[in-house]
Amino acid sequence: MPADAARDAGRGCPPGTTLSWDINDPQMPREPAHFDHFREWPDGYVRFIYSSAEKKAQRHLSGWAMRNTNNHNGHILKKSCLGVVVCARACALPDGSRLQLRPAICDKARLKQQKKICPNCQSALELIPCRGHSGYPVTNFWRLDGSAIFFQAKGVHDHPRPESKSETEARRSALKRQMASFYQAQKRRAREPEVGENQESSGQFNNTSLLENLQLFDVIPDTSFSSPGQTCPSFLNSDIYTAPCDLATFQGHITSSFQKYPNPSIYLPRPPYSYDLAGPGYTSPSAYPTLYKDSSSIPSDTDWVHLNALQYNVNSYSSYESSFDFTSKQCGWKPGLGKLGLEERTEHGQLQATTRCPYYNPELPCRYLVTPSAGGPALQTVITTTTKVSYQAYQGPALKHSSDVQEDSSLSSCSFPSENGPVSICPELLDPPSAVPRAASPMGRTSLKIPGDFWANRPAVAFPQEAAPSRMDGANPWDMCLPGLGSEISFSDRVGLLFGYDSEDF
DNA sequence: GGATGCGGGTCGT
DNA sequence: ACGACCCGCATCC
Ligand SMILES: [Zn+2]
Ligand SMILES: [Zn+2]
Repeated sequence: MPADAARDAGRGCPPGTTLSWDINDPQMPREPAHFDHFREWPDGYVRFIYSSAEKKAQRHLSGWAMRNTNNHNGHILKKSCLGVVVCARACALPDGSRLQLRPAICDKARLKQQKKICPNCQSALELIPCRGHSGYPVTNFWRLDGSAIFFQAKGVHDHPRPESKSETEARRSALKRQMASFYQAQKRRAREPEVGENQESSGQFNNTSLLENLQLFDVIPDTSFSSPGQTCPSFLNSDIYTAPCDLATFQGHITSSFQKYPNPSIYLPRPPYSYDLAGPGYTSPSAYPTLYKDSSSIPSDTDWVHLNALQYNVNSYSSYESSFDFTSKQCGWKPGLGKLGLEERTEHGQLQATTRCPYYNPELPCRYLVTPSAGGPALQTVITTTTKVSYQAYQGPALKHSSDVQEDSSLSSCSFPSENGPVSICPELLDPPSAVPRAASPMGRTSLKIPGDFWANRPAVAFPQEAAPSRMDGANPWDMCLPGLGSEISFSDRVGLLFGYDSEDF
């Protein structure tokens, strides 16, 4: 096939190092000239060869939520993308980012997950399926062969990146710790009710408040949740959207807690969703808080290792690898610029967004469009615009962009190509999918998207997390975020209730 | 509990 | 035959 040669040549890659093989070949390349560095967010029709010593490769890890899928081939592991879970109302988190949860891999767990509510606005959560491969989920293939692990991806994710696995795990464990300490606190309190009864408003309140938040974020079930004789029926019942004052104040706390965290998500004060269609309800990037400049908070670390999770978005940066990620350019993102760069990005955000939108999955916007009605997750405008844009047409700008952020580089270093690197951005982009009649697409959402992170580079999900698992008494990370909470001590009562009803199946 | 792998089996093309 | 996908089983953390 001249295809391979052409592709390899076209991308200026040594033949055999990239596309000279296919995961299905009966015989894989001998001893690969070199091994690729592990890519956490492979996107597009790319192939990599990892060392069989690479642990992440051994575990078939990916930033994307990939689930195992049966291909009836014991030698090749196939996985398909589950997409991303977002807030149905696409609300903007305090830091301007959008909620982008990692879909649970387990079917059952995923169903439960979808019943939960947005920790930020209490509206429903929505699972955005991946349809980046001919209308079907992007698929990844893994094959171990001698000293190498061959990886091949098919499809271009047409959705934002979910929270990375490490982020999810970190949050999970943090939550667990807090829950544990909370219970302990409860016990302790139960045992010595008189003690400190008067200081209720200080230390104890904070504890419960914090817990409440946790509940909301991770435990509060969906609308189906019904609790008999609760202290706060209105909140627990179906009307989570019209929840009265309680909820309101509640939300206030949450919000403040969000803002409390140092924001490493410096990178993107831009609206991940509703990018294309700035309709009513659209949140202008310029309106975003500008606390993103603390360049010092930029994690130099890369990935999978920071489970400390003192902050949520730490990863959003590291996750932002990506090769010829058009997105990165569009934001005026320039590695090594430090604060200036950030500022710049922030400023250009909107403008550029407008400019390039058309180049991105034109249909997506519909899904992410912020619902005008602030009342609820109600109607989601579904505009079926099919503005097809050829990849070629957009190449210019892409190629110009020299700087790129990589998952494992610091802001100042941009020594090597990131993620898919120059490798993935080539012509073959239009491989299979393009050949498939869009009309035949199983879903109506087929589209051509440039590989990269149009969606990705954004502040990741922001969940309140504890700063230190131990201090439930007195100074918790939320102390500073709970101004004037004194009057809401009543919440402590509900907390207990909430706990008992940890959703659960039916 | 949930992430992962595996593989039998169904269904549409 | 191929690919997507459902489902249960088993392991591991
Ligand atoms: Zn929301
Ligand atoms: Zn995907």
